Amino acid sequence: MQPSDSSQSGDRDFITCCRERGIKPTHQRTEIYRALMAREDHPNAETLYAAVKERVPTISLDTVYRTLRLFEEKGLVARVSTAGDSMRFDGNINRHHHFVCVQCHKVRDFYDDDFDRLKTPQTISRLGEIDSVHVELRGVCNDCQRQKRKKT
Amino acid sequence: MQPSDSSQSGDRDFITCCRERGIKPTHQRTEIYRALMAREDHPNAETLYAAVKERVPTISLDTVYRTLRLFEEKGLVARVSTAGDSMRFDGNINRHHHFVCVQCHKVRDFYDDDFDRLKTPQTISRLGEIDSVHVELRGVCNDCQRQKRKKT
DNA sequence: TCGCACATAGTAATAATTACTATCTGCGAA
DNA sequence: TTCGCAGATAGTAATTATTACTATGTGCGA
Repeated sequence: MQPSDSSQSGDRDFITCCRERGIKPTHQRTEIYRALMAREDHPNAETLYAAVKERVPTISLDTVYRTLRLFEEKGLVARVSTAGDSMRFDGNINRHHHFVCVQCHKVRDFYDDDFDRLKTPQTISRLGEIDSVHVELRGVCNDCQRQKRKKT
Repeated sequence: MQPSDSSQSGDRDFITCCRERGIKPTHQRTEIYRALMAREDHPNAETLYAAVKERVPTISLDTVYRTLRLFEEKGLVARVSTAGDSMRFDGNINRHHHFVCVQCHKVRDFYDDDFDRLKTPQTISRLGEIDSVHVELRGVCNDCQRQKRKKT
C-alpha cells in the first residue's frame, strides 16, 4: 500500500460503508472504489479495469464487473443512464443531475435546488411510486464546440 | 400490403418526413417506422425485428439496426437512455419526459409544462450549450408493486 | 493449525451490435 | 424498353461488452 494520508481516510470510510452493508472490504474492492471516486467522468468497467491494473496488476476484468454490480446492488455506486454505449458508473450517490454532451458523451455532475424540489405531476403518481428525480441536460460541451468551430 | 386506412395516412407522413431529410422511404424502412410508432414501450432492435418480421418475413436484423441508426441520425426517432440493458428507441420526438420502473425497466412517456419550463442554472450554462432538458422519474410501477405485495 | 465461506484470476460462453459482401431494386438516360 | 448505376438489403461473419464457470487463493474464527 502506498503512503497516502488522504486515501487512507477514504479507505476508512469505504471500510465503514462495507461493514454497514455486510460486504467484505477486500483489497481489490477498495482499489476499484478508489479508482471510481478519483474520477469525475463516469467511467465504464474497462476504463476502471485499466486504472486499477496500475496498482493491482493481477486484477481480472471479471472482478471489476462483479464488484461494480455488487456496489450498485448495495447502493454504494450508481449506474449512469446512457444512450447506447457501454454501461458507466457514478461514485457520487448524493442527489445530483447530469449534463451530457451529445458529441463526446462526457457526463458532468451538477447540483441544483430547483431541480431537486420539482413536484411530480398527478398523472405520473398514478403510474407508480416515484423514488427519485433525475434531470438530464443534453447539449454540446465547450470542448466539442471549440472543435466544431475549428473545422469550419 | 394490408388494407388499413389509418396506416396509409401514417405512411404518407413518413414518406414526407423522409423526403425532407433526403432518405429513401423503402418498404423495409416504412415497416420499421410503423412498428416503432405502434408501440408505447420503447422497444429495442430485437423486439422491432420480431414485429416487422410478421409483415416482411425476409427482413434481416442488420437492416433493423442500420435503419434505426439512420432514423436517429436524421432525427426521426430518439434513443432512450437506459442504465445498462440494450439500446431502446422512442418514436416520440416531441418534447416529453420518462417514468422508468427500476424493477421491470418499463419506460412510460409523459408531458409536463413545469418540467419543460425548467431554467438551467448559470453554473451549467458555462459547461456548454444546452439543447434539451429531460426529466427521468425513477420508481416502481404499479404492476411491479402488485407483484411485490403478492410475494410477501 | 485447520477448515470453511467467500473472493478472485483466468478463461470460456453468451448476448448485443456492427461490418462485410454479394445480390437486389428502382430510377434516370439512351 | 433496356442499360447501367447508386443505394438498399439479406445473410452471415466479426467484434465488442458482459456474464458465467471453475479451480485456486485468502482471511478469519474455532
